[in-house]
Amino acid sequence: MDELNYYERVYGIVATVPVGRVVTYGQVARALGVNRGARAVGYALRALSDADGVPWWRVVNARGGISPRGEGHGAEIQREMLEGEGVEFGLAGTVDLRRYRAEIAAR
DNA sequence: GAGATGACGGGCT
DNA sequence: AAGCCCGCCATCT
Repeated sequence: MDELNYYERVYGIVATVPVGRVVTYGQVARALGVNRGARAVGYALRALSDADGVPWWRVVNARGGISPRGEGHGAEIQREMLEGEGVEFGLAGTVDLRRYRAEIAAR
């Protein structure tokens, strides 16, 4: 049950991200109290289901870019979703974190 | 229970 | 500036 609890914790954080804003994996990890757990956050999102209602597409890496995944075109979909919310991507395929990064509270 | 994996991050070459 | 390597964390095999 603890494992499911961890996922739930990550989802809870991601759910607080407003529309048109993004957060980094490391940021979410910090909110959980795990300063170096960015990787684990990515793992949690990997197991996320489409029907969970969690805005996973608002989570990007420290550079403001979308991390490539093994299978599926989720990365492309993520970009489309963000652009649909008004988030603009630079030429490098990254967003300006100074402008779109949302501040999240610890859980 | 031990070793390998990965939607990351930071540091070094 | 770009790329490579090592370290962290929770989960999977």
